Amino acid sequence: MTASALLADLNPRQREAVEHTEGPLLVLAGAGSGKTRVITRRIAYLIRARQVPARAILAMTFTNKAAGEMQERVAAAIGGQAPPAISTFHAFCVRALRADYAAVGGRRDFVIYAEDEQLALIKAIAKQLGIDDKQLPPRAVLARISRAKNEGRGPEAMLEKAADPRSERVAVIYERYQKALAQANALDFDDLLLETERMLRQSPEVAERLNERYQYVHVDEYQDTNRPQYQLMKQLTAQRRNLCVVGDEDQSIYSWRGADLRNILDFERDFPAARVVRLEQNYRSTRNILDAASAVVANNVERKGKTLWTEADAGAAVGHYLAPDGENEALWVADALRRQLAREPRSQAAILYRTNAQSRPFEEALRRYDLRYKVVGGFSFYERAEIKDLLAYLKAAANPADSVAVLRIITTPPRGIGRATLDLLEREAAAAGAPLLAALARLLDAQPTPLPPRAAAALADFRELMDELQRLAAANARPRELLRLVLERTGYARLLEREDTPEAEARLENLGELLNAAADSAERGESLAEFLDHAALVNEQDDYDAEIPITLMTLHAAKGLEFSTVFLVGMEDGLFPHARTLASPRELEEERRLCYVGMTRARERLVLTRAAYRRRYGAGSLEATLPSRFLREVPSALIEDLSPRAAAEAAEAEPAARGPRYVRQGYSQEAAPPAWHAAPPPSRAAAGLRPGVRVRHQRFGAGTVLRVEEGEAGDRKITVSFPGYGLKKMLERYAGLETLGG
DNA sequence: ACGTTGAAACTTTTT
DNA sequence: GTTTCAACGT
Repeated sequence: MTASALLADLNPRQREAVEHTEGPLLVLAGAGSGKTRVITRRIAYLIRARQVPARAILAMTFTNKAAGEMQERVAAAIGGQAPPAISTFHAFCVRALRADYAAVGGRRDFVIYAEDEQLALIKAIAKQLGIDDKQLPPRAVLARISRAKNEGRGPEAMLEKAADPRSERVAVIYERYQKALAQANALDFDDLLLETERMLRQSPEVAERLNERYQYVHVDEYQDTNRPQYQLMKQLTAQRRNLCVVGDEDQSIYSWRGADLRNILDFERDFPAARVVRLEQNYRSTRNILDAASAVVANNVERKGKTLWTEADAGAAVGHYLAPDGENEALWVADALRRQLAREPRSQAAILYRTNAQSRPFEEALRRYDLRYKVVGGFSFYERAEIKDLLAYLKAAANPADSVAVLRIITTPPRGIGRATLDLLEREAAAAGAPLLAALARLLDAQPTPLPPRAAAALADFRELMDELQRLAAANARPRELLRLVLERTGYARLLEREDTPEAEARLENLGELLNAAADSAERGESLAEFLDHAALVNEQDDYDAEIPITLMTLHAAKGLEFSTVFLVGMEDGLFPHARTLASPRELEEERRLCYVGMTRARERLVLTRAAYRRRYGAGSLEATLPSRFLREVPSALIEDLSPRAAAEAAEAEPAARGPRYVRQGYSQEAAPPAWHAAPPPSRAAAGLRPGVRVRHQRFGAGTVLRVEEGEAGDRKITVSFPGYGLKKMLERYAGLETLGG
């Protein structure tokens, strides 16, 4: 792109934001107003038109996904040049600390404790203190510690402020938690930000150097930054004040994680000469979609208020579907998607839900329709137990003080070390104020050793393995070598092989992938520490495949993305807004913003669905639901009810008006959605069921059909013999059988 | 020491 | 439907 082309297709506001390169800039960008375009163009403009070297530019994003996308778009705009540093806040902090942490007395070889390790640590501390998990759930403790940290309160301050015994206990855990982190040479996610900020505050040299290096700093999704991130940015741009932040208060959905809208409100105060640019023209959605979303978010009180407008056509009405139950909701959505993709094979659609747990029925329905889909989020590769096990070995090798890692691997796989031995070890570690591995050495070397012979032998074995791993790690061995050694010496893989179950096989495959990831990392020339950083900070599943037409994800994960069609499912009070937010007006407003985010992801079609009855936790009886209050906040003039009953009633009342409108929306009569209580369409594969046919069931595996009762396809009861499970009677339409031929 | 089993609790959202 | 955890048996 030439320098003038960089500006040619921007509107005046967008251009203003791109061209205002010197001094602070706050861009208030409504949904779909070209936020990412502005930020990427601005970076390209700095390089191409202002001759700023790429290495002098920094852009911070909130997620790896956003960072990757921005990187691509900037690279495309600047041609073959090396792209500037674009990374998440956390990744940036890790790099900064790895380089200069020593300047403020920190150790540069720290490890990162992700949520999992944080929880393990808190659990261990609570146990030591004799605190009951049930009374004080580790999750709640962690949340409070994290909040305190982000508000700049240490354990002492928390203890002082504690008004009840519960808070006091949290404060005590907090204090020990920080000590344990220090002893393990570990930083948690919050620390990464806080320590980087401290480093800049306390080391003028480092601050000066980074200020010198990063002459232009950008922050995306600014509404989601927390206080430490804000302080960090301030420090980083103290000299030149070339800070450009882009955000939208209506899309602030991370206050539960410390995101602070004051960062937007205070910006003009802290950066007095700041230029403020508002982007209010929406280029993404039809007018109906935009009006519907705006109407919902307008119900928020805590809001400056802005008016998004569009030149786009009204487009289709916002669809609404009321299903009898969750399963039917999913099947209907799948069916609608099938019709949509038949009509427009290249369209991109998303199913958005409030919680990850809601994905399952939709996955099953899509599978039944043979539709390709991708689930984003949920369990990431690096969160799987077997991966965490192996990585814990590497972490302990890289950092013997990492007691959380040692505690994880010392009994994984089982090696004859039991609770009694573990208790002894932990007591010794606590008494000596030493890491677990050091306590282990002390116990083994003591004369006479207080350990029973069998435990002593097992521990000696373990120590030898750890010694060898540490030696290799110190000699700069590649992660892959270490992993191979662990697999070989612990028999981890052999144990899985012997299990011979589908789950074990999947785990083995994951281990293979881990070895590949280690090899890739080595090819990039990364050290063991860098490999581990990557595993802690990057969600491998973040990247989603544009080739796959249907994406399933949470509303949070959808932020920043757009789709031609969006299904917002589970629109029920208690599900969305989530039950845990109903009591708090502030949290409810955040849910409403989340709804706004979800609705504004849609370009052409938005459909809101809910079920009249739903099972809680997937089991138990069907319970009646209440429609989401957000559903009621969409003006009814913008809604088209697609529920069969409503459609039938409407058609009866006004047959002439209905037809063409339906067709324009794509829900034509010849492909009507499954009726209220009608059976979901029979699975294509199961059509030819008769005795003797081989079938596959999701849970029971392959089996043979013994009997098919009279009745219509889909409605029949069939009896199948599954080796290992015996005879199963099932209703064809719920069984989800796949024929194997024969 | 360690696997099995059954009950009980459980679900926000993410770097 | 899934995960976690205590009790039990080997």
